[in-house]
Amino acid sequence: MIGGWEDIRAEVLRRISTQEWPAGVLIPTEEALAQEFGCARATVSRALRELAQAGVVERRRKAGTRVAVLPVRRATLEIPVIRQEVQARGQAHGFQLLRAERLAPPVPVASRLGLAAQDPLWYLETLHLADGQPFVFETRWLNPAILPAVMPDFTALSVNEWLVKNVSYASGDIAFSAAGATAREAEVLGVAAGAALFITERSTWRAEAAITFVRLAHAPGYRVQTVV
Amino acid sequence: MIGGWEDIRAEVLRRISTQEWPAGVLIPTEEALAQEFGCARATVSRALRELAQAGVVERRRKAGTRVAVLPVRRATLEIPVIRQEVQARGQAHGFQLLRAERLAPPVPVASRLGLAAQDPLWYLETLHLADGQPFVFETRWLNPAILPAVMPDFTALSVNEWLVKNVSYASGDIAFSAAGATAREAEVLGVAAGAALFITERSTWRAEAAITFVRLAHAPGYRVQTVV
DNA sequence: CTCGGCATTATGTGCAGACATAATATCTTC
DNA sequence: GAAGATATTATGTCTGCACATAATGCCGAG
Repeated sequence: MIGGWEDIRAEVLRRISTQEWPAGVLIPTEEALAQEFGCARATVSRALRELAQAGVVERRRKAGTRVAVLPVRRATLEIPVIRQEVQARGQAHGFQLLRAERLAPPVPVASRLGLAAQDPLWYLETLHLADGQPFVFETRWLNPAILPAVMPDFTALSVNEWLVKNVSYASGDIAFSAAGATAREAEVLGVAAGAALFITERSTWRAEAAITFVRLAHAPGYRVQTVV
Repeated sequence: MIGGWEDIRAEVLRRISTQEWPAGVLIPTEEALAQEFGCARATVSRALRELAQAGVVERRRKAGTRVAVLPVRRATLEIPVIRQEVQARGQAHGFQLLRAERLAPPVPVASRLGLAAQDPLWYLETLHLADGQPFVFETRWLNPAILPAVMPDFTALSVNEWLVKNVSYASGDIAFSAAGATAREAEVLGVAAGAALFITERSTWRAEAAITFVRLAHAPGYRVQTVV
């Protein structure tokens, strides 16, 4: 059967991709489309809202809906927990806590978390393994204020997973980049110094309070992939 | 004022992040929540649908809504056109078409596009500049079947932009990785061979027909960033 | 006890109507 | 003609109702 909001979304997308409605032009109002398709305005609204979320059209009150001039495609990436990512490849996950100490953070880290550089934070180095091979080297700065009185045993449960279980659904930002392996990264991952590594950096807050900053140096060959 | 779907979403998120509703448990039905918040079921439904899209809860008919056990965060990346990306930094965009010829694609490219390796494709090399400095080196394989009889003038309009204007809103996939600069990439970008480069690879289809495969080698320092 | 069909139930979608909101367009005044 | 007040209008949201859909879990036949 036809007429659902998904069909309407598909039809509108078709008219846009065939240039029937070229980039930049106003498309008919919800009411006009509802009449054309013989459905309620809410149904058209739902379809157009989804297209707006995908970046295909831009909507503004009173101004109407227009085809996006610059098709800024939005891709959604899934950011899984490392253990899960390893297991999804059919490999066994393991990890070693290489270092855990209190240190004053370097200035870039402190500023990114919005903390004074003198405040000592927990500094943790963890190496994650896939089938015993180095998979990703995690260096993490952790705000001690968010930890309970007794420090959890991070040799048994990875910091990552402790965090998602205990301070989950915080907000933050992620950045991806490439960098040559530092001496330490080369040593731990077993690659040559300067080898191209995929780097994920993530900082996390909860209600204005900084929680953690983590840098993941992935072993060579790592890719992050998604469909558009 | 309170009571909108965004407030309900926030309240549900609060109950989840404070473990009032721990991971894995069923939360009350839409109807129950609607009664509690004194609103219509559709309003609760809207809030929960958004949370499901964000990966915070999982919903199944009849089974109900439960807090996601493994918080697979979803981050949305914006994939702009290169010119726009350069201009957003306040820099001037320019580009040079370095090569344009018909070649049989190497096997990995052909297989990724689902074409026979013998079919010659267009092979295009473009260097994008930001304020005259190398910004990204684009190597592209283009299916000639989708081009018009007369080849567009890609020295005036970048291939990228010709594509988004003419075969926009196709589907495809994107992958990010890191790799050492090849000899050619090092030469064109003006970096040392083996320098760590951020690589974006993208293949595009339209209705089962392969359109293009493009590899972007970004100049050092490039980051892709988003909020969660 | 096991297997298969059926009733139950929470979500998914749709409709018609209403009011809120924001931005544009128009009108008024100087 | 320019600046500010006002009317208009398309989208944003909500309500209350209805039916569709897909699992679940119960129940009965074997």
